[in-house]
Amino acid sequence: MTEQIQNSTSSEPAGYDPAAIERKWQARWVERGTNDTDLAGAARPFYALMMFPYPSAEGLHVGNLFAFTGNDIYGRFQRLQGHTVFQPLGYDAFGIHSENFALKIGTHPAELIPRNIERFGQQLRRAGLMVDWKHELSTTDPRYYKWTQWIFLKLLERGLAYKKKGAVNWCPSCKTVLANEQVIGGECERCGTQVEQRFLEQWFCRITDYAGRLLDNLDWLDWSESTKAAQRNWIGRSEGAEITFQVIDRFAFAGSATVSAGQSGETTARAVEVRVFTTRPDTLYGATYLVLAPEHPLVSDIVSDEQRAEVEAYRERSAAQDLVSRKVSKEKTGVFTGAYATNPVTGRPIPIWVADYVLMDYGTGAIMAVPGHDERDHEFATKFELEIVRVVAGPDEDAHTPVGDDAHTAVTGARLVNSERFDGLAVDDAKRAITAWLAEHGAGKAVTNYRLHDWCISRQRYWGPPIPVIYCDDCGTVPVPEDQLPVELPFVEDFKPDDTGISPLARVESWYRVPCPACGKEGRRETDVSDTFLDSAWYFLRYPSSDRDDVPFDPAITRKWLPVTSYIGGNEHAVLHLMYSRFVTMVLKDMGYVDFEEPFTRFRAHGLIVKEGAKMSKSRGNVVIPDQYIEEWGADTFRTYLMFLGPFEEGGDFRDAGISGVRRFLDRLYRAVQDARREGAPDEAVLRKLHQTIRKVGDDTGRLSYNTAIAAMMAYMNVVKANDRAPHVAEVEPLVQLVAPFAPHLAEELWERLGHDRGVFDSGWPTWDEAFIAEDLIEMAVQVKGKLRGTIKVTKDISQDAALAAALAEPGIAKFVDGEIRKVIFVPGRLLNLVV
RNA sequence: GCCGGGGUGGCGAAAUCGGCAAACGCGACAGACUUAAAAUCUGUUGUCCGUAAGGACUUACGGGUUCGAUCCCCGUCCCCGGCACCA
Repeated sequence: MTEQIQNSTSSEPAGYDPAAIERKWQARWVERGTNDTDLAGAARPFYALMMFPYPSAEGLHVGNLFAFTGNDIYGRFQRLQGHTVFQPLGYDAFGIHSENFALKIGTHPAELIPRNIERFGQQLRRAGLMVDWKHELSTTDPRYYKWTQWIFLKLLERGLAYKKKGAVNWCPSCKTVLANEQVIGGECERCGTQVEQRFLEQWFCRITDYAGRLLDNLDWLDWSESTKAAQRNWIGRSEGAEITFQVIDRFAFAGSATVSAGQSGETTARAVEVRVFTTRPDTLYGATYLVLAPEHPLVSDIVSDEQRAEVEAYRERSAAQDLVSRKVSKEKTGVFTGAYATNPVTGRPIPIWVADYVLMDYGTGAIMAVPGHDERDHEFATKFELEIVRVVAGPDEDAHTPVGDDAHTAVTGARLVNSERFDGLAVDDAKRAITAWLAEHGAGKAVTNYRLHDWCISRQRYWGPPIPVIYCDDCGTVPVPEDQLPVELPFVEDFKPDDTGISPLARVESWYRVPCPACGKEGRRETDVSDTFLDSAWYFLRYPSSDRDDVPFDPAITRKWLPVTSYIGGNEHAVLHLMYSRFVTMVLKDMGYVDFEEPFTRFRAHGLIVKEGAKMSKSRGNVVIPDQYIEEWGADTFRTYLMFLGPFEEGGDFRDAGISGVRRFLDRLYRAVQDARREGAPDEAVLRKLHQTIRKVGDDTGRLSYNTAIAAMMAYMNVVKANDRAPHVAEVEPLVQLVAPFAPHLAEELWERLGHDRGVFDSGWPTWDEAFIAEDLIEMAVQVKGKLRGTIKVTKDISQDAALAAALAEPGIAKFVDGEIRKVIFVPGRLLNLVV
């Protein structure tokens, strides 16, 4: 039976066999070195970078392949345009994700990761990516992380890495601290467990020093708007003022600080100040109380004896609460400290409260409350019956009415009231005027605050680069000398993290006991490893220099190839990898190691692929594994389908049913080239369509509009096919070049069959001729009162009068023109609109 | 609540500058080829009314500007993503 079928098909002419063609060309690309880049000699370098994957045990996900294919098409297109394109790929193989999976299946990551990388490599090669594998890298390679550690040392040298004890995010499941960026809605980015707060000593990077630059540069970066918006939100700049309130002293805390002489009685003037941050200094006259965060160190200094017990109880309660329930909006709580401060402009005493709606880790950890004009303060003041004063009024509002049930937060058109000499000023002017007044009187200054926090980079885990520091009783914290890098991660059989907040490496005495590099006395290695995002914050610098062991990146090569020409990746890294990379690059620039401060001048976020309208997830069981589709349809069809199912930057809906249309297109292309004739002349009309198609495919591919580029090629194929005669070579040959970025194997095969020795990717992009594109006769739309009533076939450059005459000659159009034509709108070559 | 992106046929989608809405593909229907099926090829396919010719309506909803609006403006609703007691 099987034989019969084989016999009957073998008598037919051989059809398009993707498996054979793809095998052939993947082998030939390796033989010919087609994808190797001449980095030193390139005349027009083009660095087409895609975010590298972490090699998960599940293998390559269709989402990875969607992103990589989009990048690959762009790279191949740029190559056809005459650039020397460098498209490297590597593996982000350190980190909690890899380690957690290793723990789950009980395999050591040192064994698991190479296996996964092997499998990824096979899958990626099978997908036909134009990757220069000579520059493959893995962050777990000591040759790589030697330089990750070097970067840490540079940060340390520059004072941008520091150790501090503070409140940090602790994931009880991953048993490590996390950066703020890795906490999504109070949950661990990796495992979804609710994050706890712990007080631990950790390594941080001073990314906040770069907040302004990170934010300002976004204005000129050519990035997807969504990515820039996410970074702006995350950095969160607020312009405002810091205002100092003097605490009114009482005997309650006399003796705990400097007491100025000469004062009599029980009150002494003491310099206890509360600094607050506000974006609304204009409302200072309406500040009727102050609030300190429960953790604020000043609380215990100022609290009165009568209130001390109550305040301490409140502070303990709030400390016991986890981050999430505290941050979730709920009923306001707080206690009075018994202390008062002076409002610097009114001179009036105002009470100082402690409440957990004020956060210690933003601004100064203290606020001036303006219940008339801030919703939270209003809610709090209403509950605790604190004074509410109106100091801003809109054009139609009575300055003397009580503020009412809600705070008045509107600022447009609003002017100050009840603010003495500042009355009548518009809000913006008042901000400036009051800030200036405060500065003059030493009670405040203009301040810019950022939401961004320093980047916590230490991890109490095993699978990462050890932080290259040695502690010595005499010398303190000593950096590992550069010539002793890398500090290799030792093989540890039991790498399980535990609850202690101490890294697994701290259990390996033979590893951490080392002499101090400074004095030679016994020292102890840092046993935390660094965040995986430090690995990925510089990998783009390493790729072009991955063959060098003496430097992290070669200066000449780096000057030639960086910044990255085009970067494509997912928006899930908008505030993680993309921001850390920018930070590290800025530091390297400031230290003179590179001559640019933005690593990716052009970044495009690709969309997400869903499966039949639903998000893909393991729990739903609807994850598309590329292998089976590539097996069934071929890599070229699969690539092209992925790009056809929706706009690349928006993603799309993966449906099995849609693939056949793309395959049909490639089948037709294959047959058309098989059947193409050399004799005779090409068809004029087909050539005209061809030139239009060349232009459109080039334009669309250049702006990542792959779905419409493919549609244009399909439409052209339909025109070729509609011709009764076999197509002429001149009609299909350029189409092979157009389709090459999308279906590279098929294009190579057809290109070879058309008699070319050199590969299609070195053939250049076909050119189009304006003269061919211009159609002599066009269909001009004719509207009557803006409604389409017909079309007229006219010459492209027809005059208004001639077009009008032609239109009125059509009975179908003329019947709508019953009265006098009042006006004629004429768009040459496009449209005629008659207004009656 | 603030910021960003969206909402168009049965489905995925297109319309790059305010100028013929629905390109391209899937699906569906009909036909050719076939003993039959698959594959392939051809045609039809936004909705409603109409036998037809033809007509009316249609880009989430309500207004506006314009000769003309999927596109610009105002208001409302919904979906996706980011931020969020951030002062």
